[in-house]
Amino acid sequence: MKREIPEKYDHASVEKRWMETWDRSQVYRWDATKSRSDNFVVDTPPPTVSGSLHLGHVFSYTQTDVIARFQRMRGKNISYPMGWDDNGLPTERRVQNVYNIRCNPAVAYDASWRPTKIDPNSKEKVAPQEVSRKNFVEACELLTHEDEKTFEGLWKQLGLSLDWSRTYSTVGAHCTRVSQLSFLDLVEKKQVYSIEAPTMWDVDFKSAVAQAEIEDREVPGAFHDIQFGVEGGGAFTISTTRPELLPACIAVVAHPDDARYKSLFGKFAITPLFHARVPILPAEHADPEKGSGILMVCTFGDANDVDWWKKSKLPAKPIVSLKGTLLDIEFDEAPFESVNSDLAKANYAKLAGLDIRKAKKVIADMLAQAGSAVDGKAAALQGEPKPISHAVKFYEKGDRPVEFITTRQWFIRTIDHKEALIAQGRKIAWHPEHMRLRYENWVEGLNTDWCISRQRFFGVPFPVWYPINQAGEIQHGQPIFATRDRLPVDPSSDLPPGYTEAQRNQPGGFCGDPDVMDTWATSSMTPQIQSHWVLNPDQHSKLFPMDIRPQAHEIIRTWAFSTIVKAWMHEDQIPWKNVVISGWVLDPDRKKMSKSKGNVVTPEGLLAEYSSDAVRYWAGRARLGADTACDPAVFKIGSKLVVKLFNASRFVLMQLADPVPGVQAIRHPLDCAMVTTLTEVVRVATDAFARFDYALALQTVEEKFWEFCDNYVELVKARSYNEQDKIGRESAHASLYWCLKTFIRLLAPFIPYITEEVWSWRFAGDGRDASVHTTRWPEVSETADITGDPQALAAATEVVSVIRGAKTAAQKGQRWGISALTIKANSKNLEILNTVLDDVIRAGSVVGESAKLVVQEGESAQRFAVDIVLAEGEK
RNA sequence: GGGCGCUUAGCUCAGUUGGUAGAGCGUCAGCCUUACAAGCUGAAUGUCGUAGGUUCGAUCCCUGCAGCGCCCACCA
Repeated sequence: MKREIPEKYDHASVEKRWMETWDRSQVYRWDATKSRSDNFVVDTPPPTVSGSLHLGHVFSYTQTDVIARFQRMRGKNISYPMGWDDNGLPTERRVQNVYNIRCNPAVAYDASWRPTKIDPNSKEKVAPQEVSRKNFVEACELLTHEDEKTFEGLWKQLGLSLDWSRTYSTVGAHCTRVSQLSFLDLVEKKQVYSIEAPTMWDVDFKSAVAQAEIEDREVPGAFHDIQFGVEGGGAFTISTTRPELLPACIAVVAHPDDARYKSLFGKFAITPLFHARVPILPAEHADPEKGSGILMVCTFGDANDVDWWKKSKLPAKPIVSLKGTLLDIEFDEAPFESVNSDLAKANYAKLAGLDIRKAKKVIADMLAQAGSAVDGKAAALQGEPKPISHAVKFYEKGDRPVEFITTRQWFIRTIDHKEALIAQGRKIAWHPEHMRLRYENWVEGLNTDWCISRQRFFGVPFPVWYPINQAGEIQHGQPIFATRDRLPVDPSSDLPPGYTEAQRNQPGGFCGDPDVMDTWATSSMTPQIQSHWVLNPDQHSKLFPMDIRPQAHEIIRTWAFSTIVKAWMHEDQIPWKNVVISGWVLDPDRKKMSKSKGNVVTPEGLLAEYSSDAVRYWAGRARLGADTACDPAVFKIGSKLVVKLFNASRFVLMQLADPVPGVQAIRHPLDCAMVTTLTEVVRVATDAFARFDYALALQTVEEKFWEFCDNYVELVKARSYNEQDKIGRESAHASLYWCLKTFIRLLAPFIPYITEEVWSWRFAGDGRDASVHTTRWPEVSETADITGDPQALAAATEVVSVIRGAKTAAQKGQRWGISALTIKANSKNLEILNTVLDDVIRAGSVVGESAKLVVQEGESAQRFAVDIVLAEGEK
């Protein structure tokens, strides 16, 4: 296809045209018939579909695309599908707000129900409508599909070379099936188990959460010094930030070597207010330096309490409900029995049902007023609470600290496998390399197995039912697993074999597992989702293990980790050969851009203003793993490069003869020098790309391109026009053509629109060569027969530069004539210069009848000593 | 508290085996030169975070320190 060359570059219309063309021609489609060695497989990150894509997405997806485009031009068959993460809590929350609905699994499915959006500006508060799980999931799918269309539009505009025919969504049947297959496989391999145990719990979302989703936040707190009595006489003071857990106290511990408390070990303490009799015991985790050195163990204040409780065999005293309020307690019965149950009851009556935050204040007041258990006189609370700031565990999306609450959850075994998982990580190449340490750091620090169940609705259900005995008790110990051929199943609407719907939730019947899987339980399977795994073993073998996993560094502990776990457990494999880690996008104040900080720049505006190519240029300049500021100056540089490429191409192509001579016509020493120089750039860029160092490739190519425009093109211009010098002209044309063609190919991964546009003017051919994006990446061998001396180009540039400087110093234009030029240099340099002198004198405007040119041998400080006499009068 | 990364011109960043510091932007001066004024030419600008060490020689290698950022842990 040869196109007319327009005068001005209008990025908006050109980008739109190519976007549509690529869409139609399916130039980025993966060919399923090719073998593994022909494939290059990208484990594309599925972005969360809840709101909008931001500049950070544009940044990292472009970097991946640049790599994919390079590999495609190298002849690889690229498997690069898009996935949408439209499953999980963020979507659930958004759907609740947009449609004002809540999921209630007890509600029956209504096939005729359709969600309607509420007016976001309406101030009226309407109670949310309760809908069945199936209706709720339908609403989620409806809303996410709208967003996915918008996202797809942006990605296409950005020029991501994705194969849109293989898009997946994590809530879809395929991902559900793969997630459930994974679960069943791990059940079989005994790597998954369910247990009722204290687990980190978010009281607002009312769900268990995993260690990977926990973050520490520095929050204000206060030490409350509380006096406990000792049975048989005596007292001591503990320090706690959680006085509201006093009723849950099961023991008091101090360090085994702590002389202050050694004599108390074996005795019993009496708690204030509730008068529980609790043992005083030694415990290694008690730090004598901290607080008073003696502390209460509650069920459960923190992870230490959980650990110690497990070892102690003491009965737990749970007092916090799933929604974060204090439970009702019977002080007459174990495990809460009290030596003064009437008083305990009276005191607790003021606390029962309160939110834990409220309870903290109330109990502090009570302690301040109540006598200590020692003599009933001194206040149990010693002095005022002392404000401190301390780190507390939060669910990353939560607003209140997590509680340790005993619930039944599914876990995948990880802490037994630390060594193996670190070994797997070492089989993978990390880019940049030091990111592997983050992974190892995380694995080494694991302290609980991976909790994969969530008490939510919108997600992949567990393919599990439980029998209910005649007494109405759920038999968690006898789970009924779905068979693989039935997947995907939803136990809340599908039946276990041998049961009828009438038996659901009935004594003697069954119930479905009510929970859904953690979002990472699905995301950890993205390689298998793309390859179809056991569902299509042939395809799986062509795609797995994959070539690259692009991702951000903050999800190494979640996404990278969980994917490595699954690949190892399922197939004793690494999921991919390379992990490429992108950095963050920072605002000009060097803060991470994020929605919660309100400093997000929308990509749409930038693409419209600067062009997709310019924004991609900005992303392509940043090295892997490096955080990068959103800097309009860099977008402008990208725009300039695009416009320069447009103009230079237009100039070169419009003057060339048709047909253009082949590379064998390149003979002039200046042309040979340029070609040799550029061939070296090809070598450097190709090596850099092979190491995923696309930024170095771009820098090298870009630098040489500007030199090409500013120096080489100017030098060769006159000869290229000169019809008298047939051989020189042919050489110039062949060289200009090959150089331009090479620059376009080298830049194509970064700025796909302008390069495709220019390609279409003159270079496009048939088949693979129809698009620059499928044509062959430049090879060093293309110009193997040409050996130029790069010094010839350097010498010519140097002399011309001196001439330019003289004209500028004289405040004359570059066309100003020169009446005399004397160049002095040693014999070696003169020899080099003489080979290209014809181009130099024309480029320097050393022309006309009166011009005197003297080139002589001699020594001087510079390589070339140049004396210039400018012409007088009007040019 | 443990780990990792960064610190180079006013700004954003290169600097590949150690050999007298680079680019772009910005600044200043000039130029409408038949591809490009969204352009071109030229100029100025750095004790390469800090203190030591190794070396003939250190921005580069080693050690300590400081600042910034991140990851992990601590949670009485």
